[in-house]
Amino acid sequence: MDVNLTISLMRGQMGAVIEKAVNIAVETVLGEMIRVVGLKFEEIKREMTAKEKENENIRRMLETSRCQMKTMRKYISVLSAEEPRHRLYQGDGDMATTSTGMHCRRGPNPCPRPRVSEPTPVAGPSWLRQQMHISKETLRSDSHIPEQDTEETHASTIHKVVNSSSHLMDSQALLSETIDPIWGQNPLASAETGHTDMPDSSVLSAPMMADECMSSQTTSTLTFGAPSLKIKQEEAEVEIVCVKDEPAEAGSIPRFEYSTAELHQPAGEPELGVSLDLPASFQALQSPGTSADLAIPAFIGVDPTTYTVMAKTAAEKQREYRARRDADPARREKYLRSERERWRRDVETGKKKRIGDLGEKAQRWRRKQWRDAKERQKRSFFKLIATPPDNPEPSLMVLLQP
DNA sequence: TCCTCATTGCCTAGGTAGTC
DNA sequence: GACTACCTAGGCAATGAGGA
Repeated sequence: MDVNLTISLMRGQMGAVIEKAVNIAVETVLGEMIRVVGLKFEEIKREMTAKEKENENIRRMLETSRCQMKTMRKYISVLSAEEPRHRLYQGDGDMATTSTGMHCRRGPNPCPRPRVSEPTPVAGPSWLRQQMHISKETLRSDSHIPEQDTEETHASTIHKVVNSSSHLMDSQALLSETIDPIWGQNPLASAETGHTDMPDSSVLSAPMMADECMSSQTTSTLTFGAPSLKIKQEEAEVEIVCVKDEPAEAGSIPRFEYSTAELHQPAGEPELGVSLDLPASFQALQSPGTSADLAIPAFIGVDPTTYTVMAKTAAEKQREYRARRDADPARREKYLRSERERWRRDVETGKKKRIGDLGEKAQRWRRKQWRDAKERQKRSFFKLIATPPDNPEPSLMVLLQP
C-alpha cells in the first residue's frame, strides 16, 4: 500500500522532473557524440589533406630522383668518356707542379703518404650502384653541377669536363680533409694528397717524367693537346697538388713528350702557401680518387690524335643499341616476345624453377632471397625519400620511416 | 569484411661475353 | 659495330594469411 502510494506520489511530483533530466542527459550525450564525431571527422579530413600533401611530396621527390639519376648517368658517361683525354691534356700542367714535387722531396719528411680513403668504384648490383650515384649527386647538389645533356661540341665538352673534374676534386679534397685532419691542415702536406694512392703509374709519374725531361732538355714536340683545344685556366688549389717520387715505378713509365715552352716553364719553387697557377684540369689529375674512380690505363699509349673519339664501353654501346632497338616498336615487341619465350623455355627446361619444384632447402633459400630483395627495395625507397635534395620535410620523414 | 603485409610468378632492364 | 645469348636484380600484380 505504502509502496503504491509512494510510486504514485513520485510519478505525480517527480515524473516531470525526471523526464526532463533524462531528456537533458540524452541530449547531452548526443551532443557530446556529435561533437566527438565532428572532431573525428575534422581530424580525418585533416589527415587526408596531409596524406595528399605527402603523396604529392613523394611524387615530387621521386620525379626529382629520376631526373637526378638520368643526369648522373649522362654525367658519368660524359665524364668517363672524357676523363682520360682530359688527364692527358694536363701533362703539360705537370711541369708547373714539378717544383712542388721537388720541394716536397727535399723536405726532411718527404711527402708523408696520405691516407686518403678513395671513393672506390661501387662494385656490385646495379641497384647499389644507382643508389651510390644518387647519394653522390645529392652530396654534390650544393654545387649545382651543370647539366651534361646538351653537350654537343667538342670544346664545350672539354670545358664541362674541366668543371666536372673540379667538382669531383673539390668533394674529394673535402673528403681527404675530413678523414685526415693533419692532411687537411697543411696545404703543402696535402699537396701530396692521394698521389701515391693513384693506381695508375702512368698518370702518377708525369711529374717525375718532367724531372727527366727537364734534366735532358731535349724533347720539343707536343704530342697531345691540339692547338685548338684550350685548357681552362683556373686558380690552383695547392692542397690537391701532389707529387711523390717513387723510383720503383719509374721504369714502367710511358714517356710523354713536352714542348719546349712547356719544359721551360719556370720551375721555381713556390713559396709556402702560395697558390700555384695550375690549370684546374691538372688539379683534377692530381686529385685523389679521381683516377681510382675511373679506369684509365687503357688509353695510355694511345695515339693522342684519337682522343677526340674515345672508345665506348661495351655497356655504353649496348645501351645505345637498345635505345635504337626500343625506338622501333616492332623490334622492341620482338625482343620482349623473345624474352618471354625464353622465360617459358627456361621454366620448361628446368633452368628456372618454380618454388614448388625446388627442394625444401632451395625453397628456404629462394624465400630468403625474396625477403631480402623486398627488404632492399623498401630500404632503398625510404633511403631515397629520406634524402630529398631540396625538400626535407621532417614530419614526412618521420611518418615514412619503416 | 576490410586492410595490411608477405609470398610468388612473370616480366623487363641492363651488364657482359661471345659471335658474325 | 651490330647483334645475340645469358645472367642477375628489380618492378609489379595476383594471391594468401592473419589481424582488427
